[in-house]
Amino acid sequence: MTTQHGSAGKTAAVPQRLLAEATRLFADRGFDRTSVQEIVEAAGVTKGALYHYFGSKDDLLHEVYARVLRLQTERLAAIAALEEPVADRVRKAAADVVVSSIQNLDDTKIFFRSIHQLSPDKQRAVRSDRRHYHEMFRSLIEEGRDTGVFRAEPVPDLVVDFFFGSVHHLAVWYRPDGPLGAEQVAEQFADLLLHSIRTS
Amino acid sequence: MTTQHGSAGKTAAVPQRLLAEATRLFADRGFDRTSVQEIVEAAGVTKGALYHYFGSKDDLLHEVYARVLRLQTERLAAIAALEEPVADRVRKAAADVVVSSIQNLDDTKIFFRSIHQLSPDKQRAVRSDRRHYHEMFRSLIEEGRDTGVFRAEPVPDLVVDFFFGSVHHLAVWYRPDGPLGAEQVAEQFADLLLHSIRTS
Amino acid sequence: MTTQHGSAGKTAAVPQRLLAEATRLFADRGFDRTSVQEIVEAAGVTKGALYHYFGSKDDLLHEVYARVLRLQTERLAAIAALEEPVADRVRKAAADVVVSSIQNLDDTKIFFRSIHQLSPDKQRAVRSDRRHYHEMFRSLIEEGRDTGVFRAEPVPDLVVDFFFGSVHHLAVWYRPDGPLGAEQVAEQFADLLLHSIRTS
Amino acid sequence: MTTQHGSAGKTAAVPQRLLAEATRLFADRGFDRTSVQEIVEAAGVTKGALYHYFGSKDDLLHEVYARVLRLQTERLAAIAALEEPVADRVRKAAADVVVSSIQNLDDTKIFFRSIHQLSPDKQRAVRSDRRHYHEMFRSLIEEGRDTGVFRAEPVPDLVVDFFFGSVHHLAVWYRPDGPLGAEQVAEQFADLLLHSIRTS
DNA sequence: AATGAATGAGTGTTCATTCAT
DNA sequence: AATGAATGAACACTCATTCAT
Repeated sequence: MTTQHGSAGKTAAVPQRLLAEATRLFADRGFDRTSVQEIVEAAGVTKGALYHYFGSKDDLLHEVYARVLRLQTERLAAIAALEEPVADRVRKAAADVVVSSIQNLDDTKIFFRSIHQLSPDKQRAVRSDRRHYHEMFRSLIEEGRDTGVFRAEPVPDLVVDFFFGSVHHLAVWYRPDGPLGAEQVAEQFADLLLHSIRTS
Repeated sequence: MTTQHGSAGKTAAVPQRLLAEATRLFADRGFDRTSVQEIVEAAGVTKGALYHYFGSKDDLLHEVYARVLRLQTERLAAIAALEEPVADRVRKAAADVVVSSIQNLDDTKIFFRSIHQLSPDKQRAVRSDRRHYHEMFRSLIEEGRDTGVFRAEPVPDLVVDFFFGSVHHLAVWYRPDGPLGAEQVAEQFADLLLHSIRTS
Repeated sequence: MTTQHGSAGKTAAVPQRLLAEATRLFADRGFDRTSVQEIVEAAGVTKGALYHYFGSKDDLLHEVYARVLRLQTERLAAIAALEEPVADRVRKAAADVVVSSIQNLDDTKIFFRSIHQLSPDKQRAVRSDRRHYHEMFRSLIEEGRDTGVFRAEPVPDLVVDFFFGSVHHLAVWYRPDGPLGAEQVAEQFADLLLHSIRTS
Repeated sequence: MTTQHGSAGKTAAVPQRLLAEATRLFADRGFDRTSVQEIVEAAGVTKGALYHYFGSKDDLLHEVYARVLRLQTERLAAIAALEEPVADRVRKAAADVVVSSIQNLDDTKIFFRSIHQLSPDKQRAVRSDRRHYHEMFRSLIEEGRDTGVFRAEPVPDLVVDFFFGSVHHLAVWYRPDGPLGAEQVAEQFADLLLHSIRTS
């Protein structure tokens, strides 16, 4: 239920190891198809240890979400706070979320595939955090629209849903060993977004 | 393939009923969280009946995919064959897939969430069909690029992945009882796509 | 429940075909591991046809036993009735049962492996027939013992059990494509039996 | 491997209890006709406990075979190593396997009736061990033949198959409450074997 | 901090048999 | 004489979780 931060054991601390292996396995075969036994074996501990640190399998998944949401919210907040033209900030935010989605491809896979497997209350918490993130991004679009930089037409909410569909979909098709590096994809996705919304 | 007992309407034939209930339940709670027991209870038959018509639970899911892929491929082929400027055909194709994705929202939900739960060989078959569809769409974009209507930069493959991320994501956020009708979303998604790729 | 003898269809009559395929399959994978579905598919008919001719899967197995017992009993009776020295009749009977067990190796396999899978009443019937056969053979041994040709010691019952264990075991080790033909094995088994019981 | 709770006797450790009950039930009604549920009920535990100790129902059967093969191989090796005339060693070995087959009648029943229900790889392992045992016995017969004590004619392999058919068949007819004790049967079987092969 | 034996409810699947046609 | 849809009970096996130690 709690996560230790003091480094203790020989290699990584037990809860961190469990979380890392769980993330890998959830991305690989999905939450429901990953057994607690597999997680503890991969982490080199026993079930008792897992249940000492985490209240349930569900908790483990929730931790993955919490970590990813925290990270992305922080990055977006930093970019939104820059003193730059709004179009530049939107471009940077869009590119940044693509890069971080690719760098944490396992988390991205889990994100859009496993929300429904969280318990209802945890699901609510995650969706609420996600909505907060969504609103931050929407605010940037609104700012651009209100200052005449972006077109009025597709309402900002729709634009955000449009773009984040593309971002989540990275987990489906992106291959680290493919022809495109994360930065290249990021630049082109940002380019597509900007073209799609800016006043012609 | 089906046995009707003279009466025309009311209760559909057993395999159709099973497939309909399975689709609803898979969309609702996911493939792994839907038990065969729940499906047969919803369809008002017994497990034996299900296994009389379908080889496995997996088969049922595969049928859902086959139906959706057949439908979308037919619609795209019809639009691609129209004698209209390529930009118009792309716009129509984009709008059409949004409309049909919203009209069959259950299938759309299942599509991007449950592929990984298909058996490897069925997964291969579905991905192959999907790739075929993707390539049809890509050909349209290529045609536009080669005729100077669309920009050269984001390669057509990337554009298709970008756009279909948005389409699949509809299943996550679209609400039939929300403010936007299917046609409105379709028009705006097509608009965003066209703006994002046409030569300025 | 009844067996047709009038040749009817194109190839063999349906019940005969069912019985033949069932025998092959029961020998191959055992009674419990052979499904009714497999039998009817092998025979090229449907379940309804099987249940038209046979009351149950059990019935099918019972027919196999009945056929084999009838055959062996007839052959033994014929040999026992010969007007020859008892030692010669025992030798012939022993050799003959070996030959017929090898010629009908599938039945032999089924015989000693699947009795316990018959319903209690059918099992009783088979055991009773088998006992009758055993007693016929035992009578020959007794005649030899009473006329001083065979030793008194191992009681005839034990001798019969000793020898028929060897015969049933043929199904376990005998290979039609092995080095020994049916007649060779028959001769040597008969030889072993005779040596084991005759007065030195 | 087992956890004893201080008290010495009464209830055996869980895996032993499971193995004992499984042996009894497999002998009683056959492997396929014994359900895992029946085994765990007889042992007074739940399915989970069984699968904690054994990988599968198949594993349980394999354990029975492993135990019986180990026991018989050890006994035969001990007898073969005695410094006695070969005829005496063969007689002792034959009598001994009869006694141990009767003393472990359940294992004997399972042995010749359920091999085919083992998974192919386990079956291979058991057959290989069995062949080893067979070859040890055959070596004794060969020694007797080469030293002129036994006849040349039925080749040793055939003699072994002949005799072990009789031994396995004990499971079919022997009754502990019948007129013959294990030692009596053993003596007479050994007597029959010796008479059947020794030089007259 | 951590073990591992054990639970109990649940899973997908099989199958002999029935019966209206 | 034969079909094939449908049943219902059983099957082997899995798994998140608990708890005494």
